[in-house]
Amino acid sequence: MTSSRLRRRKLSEPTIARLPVYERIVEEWMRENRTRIDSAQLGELAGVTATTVRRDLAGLGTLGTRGAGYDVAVLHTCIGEALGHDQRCDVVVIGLGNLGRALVNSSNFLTRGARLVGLYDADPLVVGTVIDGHVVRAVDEPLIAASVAVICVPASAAQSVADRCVEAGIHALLNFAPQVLAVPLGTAVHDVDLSIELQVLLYHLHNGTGPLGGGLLHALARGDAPGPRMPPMVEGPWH
Amino acid sequence: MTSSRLRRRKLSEPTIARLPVYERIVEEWMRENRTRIDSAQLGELAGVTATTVRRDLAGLGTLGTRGAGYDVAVLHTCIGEALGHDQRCDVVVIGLGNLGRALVNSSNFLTRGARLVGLYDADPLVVGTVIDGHVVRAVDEPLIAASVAVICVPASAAQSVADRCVEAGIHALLNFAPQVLAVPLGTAVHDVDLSIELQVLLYHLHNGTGPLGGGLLHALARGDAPGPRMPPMVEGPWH
DNA sequence: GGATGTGAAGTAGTTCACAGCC
DNA sequence: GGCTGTGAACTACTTCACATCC
Repeated sequence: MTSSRLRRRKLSEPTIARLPVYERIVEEWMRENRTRIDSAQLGELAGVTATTVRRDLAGLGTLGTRGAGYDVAVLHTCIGEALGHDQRCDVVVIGLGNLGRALVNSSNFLTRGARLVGLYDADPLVVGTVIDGHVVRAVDEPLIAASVAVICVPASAAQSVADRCVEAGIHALLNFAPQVLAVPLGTAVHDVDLSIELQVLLYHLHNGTGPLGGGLLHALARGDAPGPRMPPMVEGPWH
Repeated sequence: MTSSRLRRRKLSEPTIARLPVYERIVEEWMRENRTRIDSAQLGELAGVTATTVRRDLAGLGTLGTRGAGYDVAVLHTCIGEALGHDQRCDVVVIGLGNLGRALVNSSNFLTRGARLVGLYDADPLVVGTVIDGHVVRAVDEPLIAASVAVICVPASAAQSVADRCVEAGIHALLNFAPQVLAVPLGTAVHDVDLSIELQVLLYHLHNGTGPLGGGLLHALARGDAPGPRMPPMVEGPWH
């Protein structure tokens, strides 16, 4: 049901990172059977300005109705298409410690286009167990074909796991290990460091700057879209 | 040992998000007993250009030596000071499912200034157990005084937990629940959505754009901002 | 009337290029 | 010679302001 009003402009990186946020909000509204939403409402919920919402969505095509906002179902469809949810993408998760399990069990992670096709771990006690309907294989078994590997092993094991992924033809790695990975050209590594999020929050706490200081702010993970225009600093309660 | 060469300029959001990355690399070099590093090496390891590294570090003061790069120990000290690691910050973690446990057990999360002072969970089977040396308390017990709360509960419980944090005087929340939180002015919410990282990777896979398509890329986040941006953050080591 | 979509302006961040110092 | 630190140029993103359309 690709609408003719669809446009496939190149989207900016910050926009791409916000689309999943809009998507989640839109899905929530669909569950509540609301049918329309406007840019001000969406922006409020996503922690960005209404203008930013409109610009982001305009990049996907002419989705709204002037004077009446956006149809929630249309938004859902178009955001999903933009993010490639209509195409499925096979994912393996390597390392089933707490973080790996958290991701596999999360209702938000391996969904929307991503499909779990394999689990791997080094621990003999974990290998052979079933998690989320998948038998955990030994990490030294050949890796199944997949588009993306999610690496949740300890830093010390991360490089060898990455090497094995590359050998197996997996050229997109989502790396949760706090370890720099060396990979050949043509392989993409996307590093995720959860501790950074806390560090950034601490920086602002100690300096009384940034997202704190004034308002209800939902700074975005990644990249962190500076939310609604930074309000003038107000002395903060944290200190 | 605050050097006189220290400057305390206001740092940009992307810079702040990159400092923890530099810090981790510098710590690795210290463990290997290397004493000097230059901006090209640091940039290579962090996935940013040498110029960006120099600009980021120049924001902290005049730390380098022309012609000879940076002293690893100086860098470690100054980055730590900039991030406020010399001041300690009390943190509670609420919700000890897999994600909460992963964070508490991580050698990278609750370190460098952040100090764990309390654990809370709703599950009677978990309450009373000891994790990382801390007894897990019931989530309906009064919250201990802290500066930051890390929320790792299911989305459905997130809002009520946030309310309790605010009541308890905790005004900085790191929210891992995929749920928009309403909080009063003066409270900062920093949302972290792990699924976004995968979504962004999928977008680039399907579109052949961005960090893929050509090279060894360590996109930054945060965003990434913007890092990420990441452009803002689209890449950081486990970010 | 009311909210979208967008040119224009403004702001923030990165990269270039080189002066300055070791 | 080599590498830092930084003005200047450039690029990217956001915000303003308003024409446009329902």
